[in-house]
Amino acid sequence: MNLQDQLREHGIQPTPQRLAVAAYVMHAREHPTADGVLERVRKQCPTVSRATVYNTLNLLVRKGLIRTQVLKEGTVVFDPHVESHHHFIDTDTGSIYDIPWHALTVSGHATLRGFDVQEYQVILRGKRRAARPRRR
Amino acid sequence: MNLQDQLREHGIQPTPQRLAVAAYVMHAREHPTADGVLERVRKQCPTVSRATVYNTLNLLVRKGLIRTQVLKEGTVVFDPHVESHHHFIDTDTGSIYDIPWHALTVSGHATLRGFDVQEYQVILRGKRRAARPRRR
DNA sequence: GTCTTGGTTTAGACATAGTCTATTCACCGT
DNA sequence: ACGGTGAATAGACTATGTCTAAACCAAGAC
Ligand SMILES: [Mn+2]
Ligand SMILES: [Mn+2]
Ligand SMILES: [Zn+2]
Ligand SMILES: [Zn+2]
Repeated sequence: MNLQDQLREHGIQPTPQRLAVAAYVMHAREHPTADGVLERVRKQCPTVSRATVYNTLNLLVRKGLIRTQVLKEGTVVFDPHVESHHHFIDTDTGSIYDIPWHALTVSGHATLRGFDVQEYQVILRGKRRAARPRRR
Repeated sequence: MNLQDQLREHGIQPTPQRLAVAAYVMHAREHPTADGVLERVRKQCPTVSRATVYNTLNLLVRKGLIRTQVLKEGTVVFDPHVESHHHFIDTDTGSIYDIPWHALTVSGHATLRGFDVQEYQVILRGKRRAARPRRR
């Protein structure tokens, strides 16, 4: 299915600006900030305003197509991966990596007295290790 | 040991303003923001400036007496609990609760390929359940 | 007692993230 | 063409945080 139909299915009128924002943020792997999205989208659509980018991102969040994550100081980041998963943050570069849900197991959260846990995730910090080159 | 000596031990000249900030933030349970600390400290020391509060909080962090946590949108919060622990965030009120390290166990983090994990914590979200009244 | 000096405090300028408002614009149905 | 609806835009506005330059203060030297 193309992006235009995907937006319509979620009750969003597809406009050129919204398509440009959605095309980028829904496939971004880098957990961009709103101003990061603005910067990137302006390369395709140089007249787009900051307000439109913020409006569109908030709309995509309300409609469940993307979600926000609180992972960086001072700003929220956007994540097209809406299912539960964990995050690793490189303390040198600030880069954020997705960790699949099933890579980690958390035990004990169901028995916390006085807390009705609705969701959780593990935030890991450290340094990205150079991937060992694969022998071919 | 009193607070004045504790600051001196960490190489911090104890001034009235610094003592007022430290006295509050080092015993705060609510994970206050910088402006929350300012508001509270001004009740004791009404002439203290915003710059001094920010300077002092950053100094206490550099010296390892408190730490920052990225748990709230748009602002960092301060935490006198410097050892590893987890956090529960009430999605209704925004209140942040400490969860002791040993209340939860995370497995799998040691075997993540390509990631050198130096620290981690679990962030849980949900609703605080009314504590069942204790029979006396 | 006055002078000097280094560290501290202060007000305000500045930068960035984010929201809101009023105006303009684009697409429609008539 | 005209009118109405929703979207886009520029810019004002708020909040968090940093930075700078000036005022302040406590000690020590004379
Ligand atoms: Mn969907
Ligand atoms: Mn210590
Ligand atoms: Zn993610
Ligand atoms: Zn804490």
